[in-house]
Amino acid sequence: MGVHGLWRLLESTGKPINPETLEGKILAVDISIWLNQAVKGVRDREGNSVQNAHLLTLFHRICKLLFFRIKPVFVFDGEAPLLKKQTLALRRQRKEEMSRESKQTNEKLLRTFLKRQAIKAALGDQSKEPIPSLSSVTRHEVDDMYVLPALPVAEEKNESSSGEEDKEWEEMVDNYSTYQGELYDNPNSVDINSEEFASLPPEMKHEILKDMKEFSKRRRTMYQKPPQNSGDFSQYQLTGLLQRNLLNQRLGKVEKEMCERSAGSAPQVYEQDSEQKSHSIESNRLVSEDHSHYILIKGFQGGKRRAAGRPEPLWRPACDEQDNEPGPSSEVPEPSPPSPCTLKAIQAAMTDSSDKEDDQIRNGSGASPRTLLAIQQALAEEENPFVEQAANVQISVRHPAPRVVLSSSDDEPQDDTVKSSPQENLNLKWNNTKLHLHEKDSLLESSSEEDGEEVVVQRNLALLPPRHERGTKSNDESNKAQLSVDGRCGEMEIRQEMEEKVTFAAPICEELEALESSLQAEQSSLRELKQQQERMANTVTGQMYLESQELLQLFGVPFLVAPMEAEAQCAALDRDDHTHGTITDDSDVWLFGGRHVYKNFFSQNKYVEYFQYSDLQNVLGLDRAKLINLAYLLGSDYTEGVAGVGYVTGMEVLNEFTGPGLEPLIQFSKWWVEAQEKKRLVADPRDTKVKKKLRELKLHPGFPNPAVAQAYLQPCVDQAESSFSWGRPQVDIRRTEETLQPVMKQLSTQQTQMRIDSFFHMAQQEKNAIRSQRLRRAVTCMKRKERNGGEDGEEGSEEESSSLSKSKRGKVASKGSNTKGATEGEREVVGGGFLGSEVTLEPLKEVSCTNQVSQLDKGPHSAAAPSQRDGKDSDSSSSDDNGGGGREVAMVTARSVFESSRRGCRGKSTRGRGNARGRGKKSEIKDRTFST
DNA sequence: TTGTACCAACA
DNA sequence: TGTTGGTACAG
Repeated sequence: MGVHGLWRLLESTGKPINPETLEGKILAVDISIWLNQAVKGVRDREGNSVQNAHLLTLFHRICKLLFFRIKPVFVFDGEAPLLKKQTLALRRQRKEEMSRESKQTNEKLLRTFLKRQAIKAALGDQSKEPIPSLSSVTRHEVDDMYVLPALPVAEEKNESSSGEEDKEWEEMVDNYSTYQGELYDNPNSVDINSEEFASLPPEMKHEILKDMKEFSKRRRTMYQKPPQNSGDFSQYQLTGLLQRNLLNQRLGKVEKEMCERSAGSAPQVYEQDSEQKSHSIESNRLVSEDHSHYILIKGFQGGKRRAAGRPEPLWRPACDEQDNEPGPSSEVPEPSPPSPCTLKAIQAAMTDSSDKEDDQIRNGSGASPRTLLAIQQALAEEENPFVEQAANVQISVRHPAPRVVLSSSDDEPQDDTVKSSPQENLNLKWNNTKLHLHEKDSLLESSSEEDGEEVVVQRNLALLPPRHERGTKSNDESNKAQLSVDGRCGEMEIRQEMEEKVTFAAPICEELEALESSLQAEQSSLRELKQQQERMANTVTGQMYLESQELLQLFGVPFLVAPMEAEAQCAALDRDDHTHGTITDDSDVWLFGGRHVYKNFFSQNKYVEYFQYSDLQNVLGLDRAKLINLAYLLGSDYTEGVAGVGYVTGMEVLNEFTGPGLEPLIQFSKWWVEAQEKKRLVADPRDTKVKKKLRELKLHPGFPNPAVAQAYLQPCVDQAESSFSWGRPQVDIRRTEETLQPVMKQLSTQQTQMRIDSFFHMAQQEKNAIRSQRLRRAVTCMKRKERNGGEDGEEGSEEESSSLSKSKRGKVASKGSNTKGATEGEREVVGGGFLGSEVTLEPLKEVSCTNQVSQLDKGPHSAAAPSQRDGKDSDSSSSDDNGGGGREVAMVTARSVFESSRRGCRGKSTRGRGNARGRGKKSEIKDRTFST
């Protein structure tokens, strides 16, 4: 994530570059963030996780890098530093607190509202109230008093609108009945894409989709005999699965819609001490809404597809969660797949998921059996709504029992049982389903029978054993489980039938209220658990790391695993001259001491931007200490930041309070504490405008925590001395030729043409201008103060030190030099980079001088970069020190190869700056001097 | 899911 | 003018 808003501050120092100019450069690439994004973020067009997304992403990016003949070094994250964990945990906690508070507020509001409505109803003016929204009223025969009114609308509209809604409602019920009829006659006759269907309330859509799914399942066994031929059978299976997958996706959308609606309209929790009136309203509402029982069940189902992308072995057997269809169900994969597996995975990843499915259907047995199985497995998993749900829930679904039974988990299942009565005007499908939920302490297995008669799912995701273990267990244990469940259900059926009559005859308020609260509690705890599990499940596993590393090996791309933060490692490599820079979008790299950063390299709608540390100093007067101090103010992975401070105010603080290292922040904190004390008396008239504003901020006690600076200045990095080497891709994968071909062609070109047009200054004047007045002022003042050699510069320039030992330092200085050793005031040349001091943070003595030094500094990448052919180096020429003439140069990119054509440029491209970066911009022609 | 960009509201 | 929170969107 980096420092909040730091890139915006730095944007004026960035130079858009043509990626072709990166040819031959050794660039570190932080891969970890992609892996996380690939797992958590990559979705297909329908919003589903994409399996092997990490390999897919990696593949494309490697190709892009190689196309431009960059020599990438991939850096994997190691363990997260404690400080980062703490900060992230704190942030998460805050977020949760915030949402809890807001939820509580909403509940209070709602309770108050309900009380008011109840009072109004009691006073007899209920008729004037608007009728509640459709989703909250499902029966007309209930007394007005039981109808939950909608949020207030203009009084005059009430009467007419309630009449209209009645009509609307009836229409929808009619629609639904029509659909029901059609569905029973011909499951395929219902057009779920029709406007008519879209106009139905989500609850109905949900039911219809569920029905259709049910039919789709049954069709195979009841109406259509499975083909005997194995190839045909695969097709047959896939067709069914795809269809259900589609329905599942639609269901998911409708569920989301319902969730959104219910979040706005339905009461969530009612505390035990609620007044009787609100109880009765809530209770009545439960009665009035005979959907309520299934809504609770839906709560469990909600987001069932979310976990589809959780880490799994690459390929797994289609055993336990299959729809008990015939197949090689006993196959158990090796825990760590050998290279061929990775190859297959890559191959699968190369194929667009939707194409993949289509192709395989078309080609029958065209795909490898394992691929087929993997797809089937993935689809089948989605297929079963209960597989991915929260832990400790046992669900038994039986057909065609005549009612829905729900029991909470607290005590004996029977005790909290409530029955729904079969709905008389709506003959709904779920009345043919019997559901039974209760908690189970040790659940290990899931099994399902899909002959239309019975589904039993038991699962404890929290204690989920590895899949292959589960696979073997299912075979011998799942029958037992069903039997025991059946026995229990049988007894309960009788008892519950008895209870049903009693339950409905007796006053229901209390029972419903108790049920509601216990279910509510259970639901929320389950939801929490589920979310936690999903979070856990969606982390990048070691398996994925290995797969990614294997892929890199296939491409002949070197990689290393950082002891901790990859960004810190990348920065260290840069400083040590092992690399020419870092490809990253994470601004933390600056705080770790990065020198050369290429941003947006993998972004499709942006130009690659090149930033260098010397420019941050020259243009903005920012050195590493100031950057770190900005992190304290703006917030980063290591520190929360100060609320109300953005990058402009942050710079103002740094201008207001000067000194080396943390001194400015210490001064700021001191001043602030005093200012708070004085504040009550009288504001200091001598305070600057800025200070007046700063008084109003809120600093955490202990600000600034020195551990933060420590973490940035002395990150745990690997200083091992090793040179990288790059091989030729040995990727022999079908269906990758299209992508790989241009890469291979590019790579096989022997000599690269020197490019005089390598560097671009596209509308730099416009871009480099600091537009904010306040920021301009702060920067100017700050730089002036520093040029005057003022109060804060006791150490010499780090550049000076680095220039002393330019030739050797790369290897020699870094050898054995450990970041730990640095102490305040000690000048340690860590890694031999030209940032000499890791701890002492000194101001710029002379801007132009240091700039020059830093250019010289990045000379030959001698031993550390053995394959650096020509010493071509952007650093000197890409600086702003040269006023060379310009000429029009076409911007050549590999856009067509690596960037999806279906994605248009976003709005930005039509705006000023985006336009300015378009093709055919001025480039600066530089005389290149080659240090070799 | 998360980060980023944009917009509107607010100070 | 800057910050913030909401929203939309893309990787």
